[in-house]
Amino acid sequence: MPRINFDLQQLQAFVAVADRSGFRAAAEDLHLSPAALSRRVDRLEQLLGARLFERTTRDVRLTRVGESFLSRARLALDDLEAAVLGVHEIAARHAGRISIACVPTVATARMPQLIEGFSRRLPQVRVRLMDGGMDEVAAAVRTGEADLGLGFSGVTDPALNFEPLLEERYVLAVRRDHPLARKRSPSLAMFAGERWVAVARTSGNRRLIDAGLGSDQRPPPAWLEVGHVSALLAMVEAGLGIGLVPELALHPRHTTLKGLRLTDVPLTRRMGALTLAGATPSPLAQRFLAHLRSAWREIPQAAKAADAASG
DNA sequence: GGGGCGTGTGCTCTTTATAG
DNA sequence: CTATAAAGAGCACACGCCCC
Repeated sequence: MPRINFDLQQLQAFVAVADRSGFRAAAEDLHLSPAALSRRVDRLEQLLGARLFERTTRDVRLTRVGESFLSRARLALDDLEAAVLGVHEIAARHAGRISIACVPTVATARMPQLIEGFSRRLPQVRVRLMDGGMDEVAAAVRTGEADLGLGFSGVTDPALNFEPLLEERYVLAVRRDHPLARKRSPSLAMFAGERWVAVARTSGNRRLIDAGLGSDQRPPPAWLEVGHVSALLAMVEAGLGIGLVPELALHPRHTTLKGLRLTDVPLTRRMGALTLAGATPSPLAQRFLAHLRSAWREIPQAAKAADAASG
């Protein structure tokens, strides 16, 4: 086995370049000259015997090797930082760091309040939020890059535990000025002739919709396909059509859009927490989970209240 | 083709580690 | 403590790429 003899600075240099996608910006962060940084990364690459970045003068991107090394490097740095913070009385002051991966819907609709509440109790804790598709969330938890994941059920990875916390309806996003927006019991049939917008087939949301609905319950083919729910909502807002979205994605008090619960499309998804199977979550992750459980217990009531107010 | 921006490298000075 | 070697950093500049 080759003797591994690289140092922390090289690791930090590598992570900084990856984060900033370039040497110049990373060098500024590290208070180094670009030349010095270039040499550090170079030395690291020599020690590893592999190129970590493909670089031209315009473009710096991770190689495959670099990509897999990045998550390990982060872990190592985080571990070390945690150890150092530990010396500085982690337990006493609840200092530390938590990384949470979550799907974009949750990131925008719920994370601000969740983090606010969590941080009020543990102000010393630094939080890193990674939002991405369901696959990315699962991967982040699996590799340990995230202490905890928030997403929906349906991931069949034996390495992951899924704790369901909340059942969420899919609703039809329409503009408030849509002629049918005030119907008492809206159904899919009423909207059959509309222009439909959908998220791409690769999206976890889309897979859930396609798998969860029978052929007679499925909305008509979409004329417009977008990558993410946020884009779908923007399209609906612009009057380009209507589409199914998870209820969380649509704030009950949204000024221009409204979510209609279709009586004949009883589609739901289960939101919950992803953790690594067979491993005890870090103390901070456990605190966040506890916070999550109590915060999300209130959401069904809130949704009902919103229904009563708008219905 | 020239200017701007960014990475790579040769050279040199400084700092750090090691042996005596 | 001193002499020496090795490593690290910065300057200046070469080179490549993009945009006008």
